[in-house]
Amino acid sequence: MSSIRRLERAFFNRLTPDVAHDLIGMRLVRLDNGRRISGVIVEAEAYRGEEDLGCHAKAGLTQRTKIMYGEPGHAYVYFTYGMHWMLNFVTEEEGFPAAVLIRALLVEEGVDLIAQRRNHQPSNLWTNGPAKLCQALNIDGALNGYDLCQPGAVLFVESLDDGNPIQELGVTNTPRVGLNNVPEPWRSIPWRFIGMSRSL
DNA sequence: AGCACGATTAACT
DNA sequence: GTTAATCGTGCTC
Repeated sequence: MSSIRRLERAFFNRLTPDVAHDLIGMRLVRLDNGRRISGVIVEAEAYRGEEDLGCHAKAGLTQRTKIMYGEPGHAYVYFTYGMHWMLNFVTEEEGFPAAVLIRALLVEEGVDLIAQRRNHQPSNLWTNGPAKLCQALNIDGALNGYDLCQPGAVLFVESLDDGNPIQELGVTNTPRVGLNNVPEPWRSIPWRFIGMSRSL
């Protein structure tokens, strides 16, 4: 019988593709007015360094990218397409810009709140995209820079106490999504990780 | 100061 | 399959 614990900063202070891979099957938890909204992470992408031309850090240290240069284990939440928020976790040692984009969840807790926030769409469309899961979990720019590893955090990731994922999933990887104007090799580098149910 | 575009989504034909 | 929505960011002038 194992118990649940929150991921510590050391988990995030590692090579970014490894962190993205290992986040598959972990549970993302949002405390919204004391209520848990959560889901198992089933898709994530790695963005790593100023050399990665798919990564925002290609622009260097700016007002927007400074969070990625900071301490690992913080949230990097950015706004795009004039309407969407995206959730990332900062990775690797402080000073090196990198993050993992959370792209999809399997909803576990807070179904009623999510249905409401997602405008009562079909449940399979609730959190199957990076902007959708931010809407579902009430995540926006107010959480940019937020420390997921602080005591009493309202946003964090859970694992089993042995460090294993909450849900064991087979993990496949592919090129990242939405980088059609990004030069090779960055457009095709297989840094998108997808969890697949073993029992089909 | 102006501009092109974006780690997307929902609603179309 | 296509496209509008909508605005912050970074780049150029």
